[in-house]
Amino acid sequence: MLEPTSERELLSRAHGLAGRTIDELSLTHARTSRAGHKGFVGSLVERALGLVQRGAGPDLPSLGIELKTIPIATDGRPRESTFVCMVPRDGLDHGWSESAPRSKLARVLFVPVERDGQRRVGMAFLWSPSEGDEATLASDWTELAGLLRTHGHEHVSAHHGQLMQVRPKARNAASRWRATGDDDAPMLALPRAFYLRRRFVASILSRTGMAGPRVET
DNA sequence: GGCTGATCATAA
DNA sequence: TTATGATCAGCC
Repeated sequence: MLEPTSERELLSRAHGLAGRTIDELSLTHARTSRAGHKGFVGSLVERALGLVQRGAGPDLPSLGIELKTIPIATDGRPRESTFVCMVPRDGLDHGWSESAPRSKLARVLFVPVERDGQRRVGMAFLWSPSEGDEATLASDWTELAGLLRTHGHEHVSAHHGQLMQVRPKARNAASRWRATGDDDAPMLALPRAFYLRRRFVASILSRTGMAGPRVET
């Protein structure tokens, strides 16, 4: 299967997966026998959509689209936050518009995965941040990148940021990587990444109205 | 129950 | 070893 060449085709394929169970998709698209590990569903959906799995960059470079599967609880709300990208070694002094998180979030195909006894693909949708989202994300970026530069990676907790946060992303708590600290001094730190807060993902899903029952009054 | 910090598997 | 795909565990 060739990669989709348009958003329309990508979305069409994704909608074709709606209602399919993860077990069903595994029969034809699983690559390993070790089904059920943490990144399994994400990789499985990528292959089911005909995406080539690459090392770095967007999932669909020709369209600049990132694919995210998102686990949904029975009430229609996301169960987890969403990984965006690693905290970059360089580029923390960039503005939001040139930042790594912004390029990852510019265009995203969200694929909900519901749990109703089995895990089942829901109705996918394409998303870009609204103007309001952009403004708040830019503000988060300024705060978080500033903290990472001035306080060092070890002192930035997940409490900062309204829509986006910084959390550890490592093999274990003893992992270290070379980070660039204050005044550009090299230092070792626990690897960290940017994530979208769960409540922000919930608001994205709620705006689409396609991911399950809405809890509004 | 939600959130933060910790962790797991795989490919390149 | 790093990046990508995320979910797990347990404190609050």
